[in-house]
Amino acid sequence: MDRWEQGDSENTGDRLQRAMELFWRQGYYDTSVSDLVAETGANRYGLYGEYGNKQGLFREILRVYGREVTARMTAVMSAPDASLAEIRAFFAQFLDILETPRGQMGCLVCNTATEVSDQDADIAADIADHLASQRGLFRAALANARDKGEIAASADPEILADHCVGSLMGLMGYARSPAPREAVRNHVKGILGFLDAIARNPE
Amino acid sequence: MDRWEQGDSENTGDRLQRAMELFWRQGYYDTSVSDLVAETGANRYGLYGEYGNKQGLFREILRVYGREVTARMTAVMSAPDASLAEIRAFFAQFLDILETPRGQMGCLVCNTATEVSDQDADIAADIADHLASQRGLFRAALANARDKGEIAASADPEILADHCVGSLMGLMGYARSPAPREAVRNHVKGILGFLDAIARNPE
DNA sequence: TTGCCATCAGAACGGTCATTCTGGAAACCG
DNA sequence: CGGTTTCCAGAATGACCGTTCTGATGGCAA
Repeated sequence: MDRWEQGDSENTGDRLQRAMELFWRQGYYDTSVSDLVAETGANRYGLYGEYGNKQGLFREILRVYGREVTARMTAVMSAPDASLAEIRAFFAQFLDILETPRGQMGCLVCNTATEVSDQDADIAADIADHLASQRGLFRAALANARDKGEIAASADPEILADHCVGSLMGLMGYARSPAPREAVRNHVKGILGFLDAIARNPE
Repeated sequence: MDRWEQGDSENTGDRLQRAMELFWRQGYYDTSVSDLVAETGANRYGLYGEYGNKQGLFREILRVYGREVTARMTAVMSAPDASLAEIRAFFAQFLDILETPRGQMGCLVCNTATEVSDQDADIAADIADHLASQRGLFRAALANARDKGEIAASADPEILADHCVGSLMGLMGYARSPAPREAVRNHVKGILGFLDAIARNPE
């Protein structure tokens, strides 16, 4: 019973976790099946039996990423009454993450969006789903913020939500780039400043 | 005299242009030397004589990109007295580009930053240079804007410049992603809204 | 014409890719 | 214990990778 879903290590899905880290760090094309086998200790043949092929494994890992990483990061924004403060807290937490090794890795979804979404329609659809769901969280929180009068009644949650998604992608791309950490921190500050600015003028 | 720099087509560097497009569209790893030879009609052996290897060609193409693409896009911001209006115009022009096929390709520098900068120190250094020079343009224009009183005297051009670079990376990543074009346009609007917001409160 | 050098297209090279096969060990069941 | 099924490690496969070599071609000087 040494399969992918139920590894012999402490927690369930340990192999998927390690495969996820590999894809996250190295990208889809530059992570070979041999890399995955070597890193996770899994069986090469069994991998194909469970996921069909490399693409199938990767798509499963995108699901794991959404469940384990994205969901954890966005937890603060997921409350039904989340509003501007929660969006602010969401972005502010990257100031801490930037100090850790993960602060250099960016985001698997964002990395994949630029690397493969143009060459693989299936993966592109997965990425589009992730982005849409992220957008939905921002939109709901922004709508709440408007209803509470935290931002101007004339502010458009749709536009602002897309702007938040774009800002997040920029932050993740910048974080993965070789730019100085100070610059990335400043970008976070800029995003927080923008949120403060739309809160300062509720009309 | 059918070399890379002086192709037989109308304009000089036509081969480098087409090679650039290939790298731009497909990424560094997913563009093979055979692709490049087939697309440009160049000689395989001569390519190695001129650039050493695939990496050398790519680094030369990064230089071409900075000279031909980036320089053209940032021309409006390059005047010594450029300030907030020029930054605004720089971002606004993406609203037009998004309607063209190039609007789906993102930016070669941003794509490369997430794809390879972690795996290749030489290319990472090139990318860092590109980002720093982009940042310099923003910083100079923002300093002008502050000196002219267009933005608050307390505003920090260093922080804002980094925020502009991050916003640009987000815009390019979002543009390359499978997200709806409307969403990307909204992100541009958000950036423009931010620029208007810091102009509205010069204190 | 003859010799020379640059340049060419395409084959060849060793290596790695994703994927599949195979022979045997391990586990289960009566 | 024997028989059956499951699963595994590693080899095999054919394709493609970046890179190098080879032998032919074409212009040019004398």
